[in-house]
Amino acid sequence: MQLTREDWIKAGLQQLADEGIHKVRIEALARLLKISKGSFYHYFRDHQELLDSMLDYWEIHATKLIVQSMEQQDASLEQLLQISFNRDKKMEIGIYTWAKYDPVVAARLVDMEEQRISCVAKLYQKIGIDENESIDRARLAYLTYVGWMTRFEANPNFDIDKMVELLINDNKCP
Amino acid sequence: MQLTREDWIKAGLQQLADEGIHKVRIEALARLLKISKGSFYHYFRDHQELLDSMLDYWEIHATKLIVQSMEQQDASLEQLLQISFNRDKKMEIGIYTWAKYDPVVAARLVDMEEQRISCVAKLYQKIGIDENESIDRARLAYLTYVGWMTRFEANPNFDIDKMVELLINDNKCP
DNA sequence: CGTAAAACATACGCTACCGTATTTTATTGG
DNA sequence: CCAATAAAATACGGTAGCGTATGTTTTACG
Repeated sequence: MQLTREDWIKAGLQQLADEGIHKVRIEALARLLKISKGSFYHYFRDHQELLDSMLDYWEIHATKLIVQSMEQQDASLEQLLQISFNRDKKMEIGIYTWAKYDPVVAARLVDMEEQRISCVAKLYQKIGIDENESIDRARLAYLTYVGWMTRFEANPNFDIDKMVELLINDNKCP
Repeated sequence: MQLTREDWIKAGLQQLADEGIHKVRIEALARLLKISKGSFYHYFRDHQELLDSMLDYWEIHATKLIVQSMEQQDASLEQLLQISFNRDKKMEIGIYTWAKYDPVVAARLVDMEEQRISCVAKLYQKIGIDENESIDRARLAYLTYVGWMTRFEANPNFDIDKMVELLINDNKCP
């Protein structure tokens, strides 16, 4: 059964999630796919083109999902935060770590994160926070999410439910 | 003027801060220090021993400073958060990114971060939060700090003063 | 001063990866 | 079935880094 271009991209993303961007190497992927690297150059001009394609692929499959789930009217802030805190962690932190080494990736992440932040801000507004404050609170929630992604594997003491609770309830004064 | 072991360690940490752990290479550092790599093996058994020494060095110089500044009685929560959000960012995020690739580094970071978190928790208690909640709030503040370290360079929209304000004032109900 | 040790330089073999060139094997449409 | 094209394999030269072995220069000090 023949390989496809997408197989290489998926293998690259898997390797990114498992081992980090520096181990996304043509010959290593070829070994994983049990194929020779000659095949790779049939689908991609060079290593960089694979990396570009990986980012394109992830951008479509990751961000669109979040935005779509937002557009369903019944989404609550708690639901969205719970979704964010629970999906695709390894892949996602792989991308964020990658961005630390590649300014192009970093710049594209900025666009995506601003989208996500404004989604969360809208939900804060739904529960009665005014617009300016909602954006600040959304940024706070987002940074907490990024920090959690960075550390939760190494340190199991971070309880995501507690964090979500604090992020949602802090504004409510009895 | 002869090199010292510490010169190599400092060069390694500088390279970590500037370019990431994957560019902390013996021959690259030798070029930066304008010396041959023969010298390196006079001070270190191998590459790993340099990495170990770098982490030791940073552990002493970074965490001790925070804990000491805490032990001065006049430290306020706001001061500590401001200090945390402002010092040695490049070096620090270099270490955190390194930890993503090295479980030993990750484990040692856990010890350090738990120390820092309990420092912050104590300060939350000082302003009247009860013990359990203070720890959760400290964890939230800490994760926000890590997220901010990860993203502030790529995205300038994260305003540290706003974040600190939210982290301190959210518990106060009028 | 002279010599031993420390510090540094040079040269080597090895591995892993890149990208190219070339050849071989599969697949598919006429 | 059989070209023609796609896909995959193989072989090559080049770079960068590791660690070792060995040679040279400084430095310290008796």
